[in-house]
Amino acid sequence: MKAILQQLREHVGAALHSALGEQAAGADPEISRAKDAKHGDYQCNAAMGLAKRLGAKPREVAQKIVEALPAAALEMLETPEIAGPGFINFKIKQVFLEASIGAVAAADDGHLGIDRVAARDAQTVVVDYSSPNVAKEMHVGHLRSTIIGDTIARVMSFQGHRVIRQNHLGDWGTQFGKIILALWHLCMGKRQGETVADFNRLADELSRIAKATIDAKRPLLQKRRDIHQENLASDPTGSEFHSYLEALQPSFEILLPAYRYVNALEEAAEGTDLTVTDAQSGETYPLSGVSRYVAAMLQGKAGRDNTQELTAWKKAKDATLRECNAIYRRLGVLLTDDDICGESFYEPLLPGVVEELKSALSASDGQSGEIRAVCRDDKGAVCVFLEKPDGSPVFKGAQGDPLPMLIQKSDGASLYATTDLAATLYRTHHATTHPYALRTKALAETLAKPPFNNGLGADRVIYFVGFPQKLHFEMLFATVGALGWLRKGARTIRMEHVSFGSVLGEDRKMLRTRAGDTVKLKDLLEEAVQRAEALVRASEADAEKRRGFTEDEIRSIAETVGIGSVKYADLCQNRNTDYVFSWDKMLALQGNTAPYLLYAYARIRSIYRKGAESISPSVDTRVTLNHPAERALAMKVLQLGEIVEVVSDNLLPNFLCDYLYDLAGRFMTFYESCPVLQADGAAEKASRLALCDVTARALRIGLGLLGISTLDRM
RNA sequence: GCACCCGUAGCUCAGUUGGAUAGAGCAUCGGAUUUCUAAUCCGACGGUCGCAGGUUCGAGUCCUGCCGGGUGCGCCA
Repeated sequence: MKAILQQLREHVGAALHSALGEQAAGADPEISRAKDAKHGDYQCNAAMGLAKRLGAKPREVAQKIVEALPAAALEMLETPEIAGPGFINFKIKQVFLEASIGAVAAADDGHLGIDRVAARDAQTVVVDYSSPNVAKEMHVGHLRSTIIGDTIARVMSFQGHRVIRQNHLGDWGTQFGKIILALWHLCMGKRQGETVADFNRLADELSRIAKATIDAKRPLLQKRRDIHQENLASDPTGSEFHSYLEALQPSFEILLPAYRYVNALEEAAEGTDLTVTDAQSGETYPLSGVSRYVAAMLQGKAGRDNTQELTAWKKAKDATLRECNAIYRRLGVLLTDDDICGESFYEPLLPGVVEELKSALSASDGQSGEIRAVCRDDKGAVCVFLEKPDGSPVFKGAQGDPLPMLIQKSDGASLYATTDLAATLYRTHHATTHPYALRTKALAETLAKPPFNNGLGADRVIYFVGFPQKLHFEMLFATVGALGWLRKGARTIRMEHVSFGSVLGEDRKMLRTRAGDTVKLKDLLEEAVQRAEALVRASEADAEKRRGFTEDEIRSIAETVGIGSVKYADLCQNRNTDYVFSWDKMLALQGNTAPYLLYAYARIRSIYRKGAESISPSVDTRVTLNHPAERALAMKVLQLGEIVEVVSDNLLPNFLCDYLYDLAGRFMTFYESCPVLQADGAAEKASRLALCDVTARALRIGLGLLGISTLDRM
């Protein structure tokens, strides 16, 4: 069924054309929902602007538009009113609303009668979100990306687009040296009798002395260095490490303390002259830079066999995925291992990407578009400089100097910009719909083979990454734009960085634990569920409120309310602003919260339970809307599709939340003033039950798009 | 220094193709329960939309300058 808004757009569009001729051709009919109910349901604001263009009086133009409305429009509308400077106010006819909501009630399609996009309009949308890092626990910083991204993925799937989720796992980079080293220390520590707790303690101790004078911290560092050297010598071929890894079932419990230890050790060793010597290669490197050396080995840059490093890397990655998946499951997000496409995935493409940029962005080359990109070496690093048509830099550094995007370090290592370029290539390229004229043959060949298989062919790529990375994405998009990668026939591939503010504590600073650490997502979710459980138990302890839930029910309600509250609190706020985290606000039963919406849903379900015996299975879906509360509710239910469309365009889930809050509010008003089970006669009862049913479906679908499940009782 | 984001009621926030009298929740005050979940509903109070200009028939929204807060600015991601 076509949305009312869309029908009005078409009718008024036709009227514009027939009333004002070619002069109004292509003019936007400017239809919107009326903000104030006394102006009707929808309004057209096009007359004022057109009058200006045509040199006519706005109210007269409005009158012409109204007179030219096609017959079909008059079937759905009361006589339109012209108001103020030239607004046209539309009120939907009651019979039309009744027929529409009746059709929705009858259409048990799980989609509330909302059309999917036509096959030719269906897009391939790559949604890049969550992106945790290996060997790091997910914290509140990952929350927004994960749930906003998940919501948008759900919204676009609902519309009928082909959504490809991508979890750009941070699994390749300098920090991997540290992770591998951490595992190695764990292995070697066993022999010294060093436990996980010891590493934790050492990490604390080392961070404490990190800023002390070199002399003051030397004894401990020297001791750790000697142990390190001794361990290296005792397992020169790494065979002991190898068997340790083979048997290892890695977990964060052991990995994180050791990782902290490596971090703290290298930081504390910074500025000292302590070194270790590799027993096998004979190479000597600073104690503060062992991990860099290990990272180079992992990436195969040390010219040595790196299977051992790869094994360690794989183990750390597996442990991380187990941890993340547990959180994803609890959070109810769609991400699975199938969506993992981390940095390491793009590794085979990286050399080719650098080559491609070097040759495609040579200074003499013609590029289309406003901004041109120039790729050249600078201080040994491969850089892309973005320039305006007049040759001035688009991005400037602190001294006003041109700021490049680095795609290769002077030591030959690639950076995250390189990975992002490769990812863009993979995501947008397609063998038939969007083949690139790549200059680098090897790159084209690699891209054509598994696992890349010529790419995903995206029409739209959306990155859910925090605001601080804005500059990076501007550079990335400018670069791929200049390369011509985004031109797809007559269209341009839409690349969007969906950024969001930080999660703040009640002190308006970045949310931290009392000890000053970042808040782990795992702990946050657990606390939310516990608080929700306390609320349920408190209400169960009250004789008047008691519903007699079993223990299982209490836990299940707490889980849904707790997790739903955390997600909703985040989603209902405009993502551009920082948001102040407040347990009391998100778990409140009044206001724009998950519990309020869930409560509205539970009330509807309760009516069904109470009235179950009298509800006939032969669906009588004739709906009458005689009471203002019934009309207001029905109108809102019919507008879900319009909101979904808005959200898929502006990528602001709070619009959907506002819709649901308004919908639930209208239901509450209806509930107070319109008895359902004690309605006046069988027809009215059936009509109100149908209205309850479509409301419940709208709530369930809407909350479902936010990744929040509903409860029949609470 | 430059760039980007934010500044709306006492507090937390909506307000996105520029549209009519700027909206919620909390807090404060006053009402509603013989009825389907009162964890609710109805009402009152509360605003120089940071400041100053400009564009426009019309500006919280667009432009310019300023003030205040945040973030970022070459080999980390």
